[in-house]
Amino acid sequence: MALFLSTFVNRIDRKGRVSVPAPFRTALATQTFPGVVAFPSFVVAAVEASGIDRVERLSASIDRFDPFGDEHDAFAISILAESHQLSFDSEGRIALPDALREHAGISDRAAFAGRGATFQIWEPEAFRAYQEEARKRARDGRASLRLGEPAGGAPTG
Amino acid sequence: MALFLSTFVNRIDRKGRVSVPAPFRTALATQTFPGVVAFPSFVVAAVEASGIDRVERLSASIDRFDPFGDEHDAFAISILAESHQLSFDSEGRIALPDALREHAGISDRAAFAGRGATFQIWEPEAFRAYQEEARKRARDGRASLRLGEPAGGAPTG
DNA sequence: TGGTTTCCCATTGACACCCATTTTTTCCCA
DNA sequence: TGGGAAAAAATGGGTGTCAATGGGAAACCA
Repeated sequence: MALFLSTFVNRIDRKGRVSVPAPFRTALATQTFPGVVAFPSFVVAAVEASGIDRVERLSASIDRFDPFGDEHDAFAISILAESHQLSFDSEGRIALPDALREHAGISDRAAFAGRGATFQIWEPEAFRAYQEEARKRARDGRASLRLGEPAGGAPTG
Repeated sequence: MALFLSTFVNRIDRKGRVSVPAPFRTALATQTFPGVVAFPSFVVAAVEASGIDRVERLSASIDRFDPFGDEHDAFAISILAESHQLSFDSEGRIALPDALREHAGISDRAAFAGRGATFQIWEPEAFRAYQEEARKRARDGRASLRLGEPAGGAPTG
């Protein structure tokens, strides 16, 4: 499976277009839809993105389970209705809709942050702050994990 | 599989016509009936819509399951009897019948909200409120949803 | 025959496509 | 190992096309 790794910051032009990093485009090359699917994260001020295959699996699992119940209604509305299909132009750019830009506070630069099977799009400064915070939490979490395991070896990560 | 994704708000003219969003028309292009099938949701103040193929499958599955039982009756009345076949005009518009507009409280603008295999038609403000509520529920219950494939994991949103 | 629906055409604005330029990376060789 | 050519990626902008919208006229129905 193709992975989204590393972080790239690209410029947004006055038409709202931004280049998807070339390594990410390569990772998306096998998808049935030439572009990305993006929706506002409902946890952080960022845009969640992936190829369309992942969204198809999500849709299928909602549909299969309970097509008319409300068990998965929240997800259907929050993900499918808020997803945007952003197709590549001939240069590998996408146009970020206003709704997504506003949610992430993005103006003229966008940070593409790899998360393995998916990636996120951030306002660069906000991402820096978030990353620093995550690093702190990871450090604290590791310390407490060590304390909780006096006899065993410490995690190698 | 063609998916209904994203939300589009279109204007209803004084003849009662409204454009079906072009991406939705594309998703419907393979259907045997050039238009949409719509019925009032029995859960929310919105119109449920899809291509006719899905209604045919629904009808077949009801028929197979319990052709003369009460449950069959409830579904048949709620869905099949209240369904409208709305065909496209040459510009890709449909006319929303009064019964459907009243059920959804729609006057001069309609929000088409993608739900994967189906979509809904809402009064835009009502949809906004509903969406906000769904977002909260999704945020709280995000761990309960899994993709169809074990390797996929939960959405990271 | 009044009211409604269907077909056709015009207008507007957004966006997809195309091409040019700049910047970055890669690679080769002195 | 530094410089520079070549390739790739990113960026900027013009323009043709298509989607959305509105309205007139013909066709249809009650």
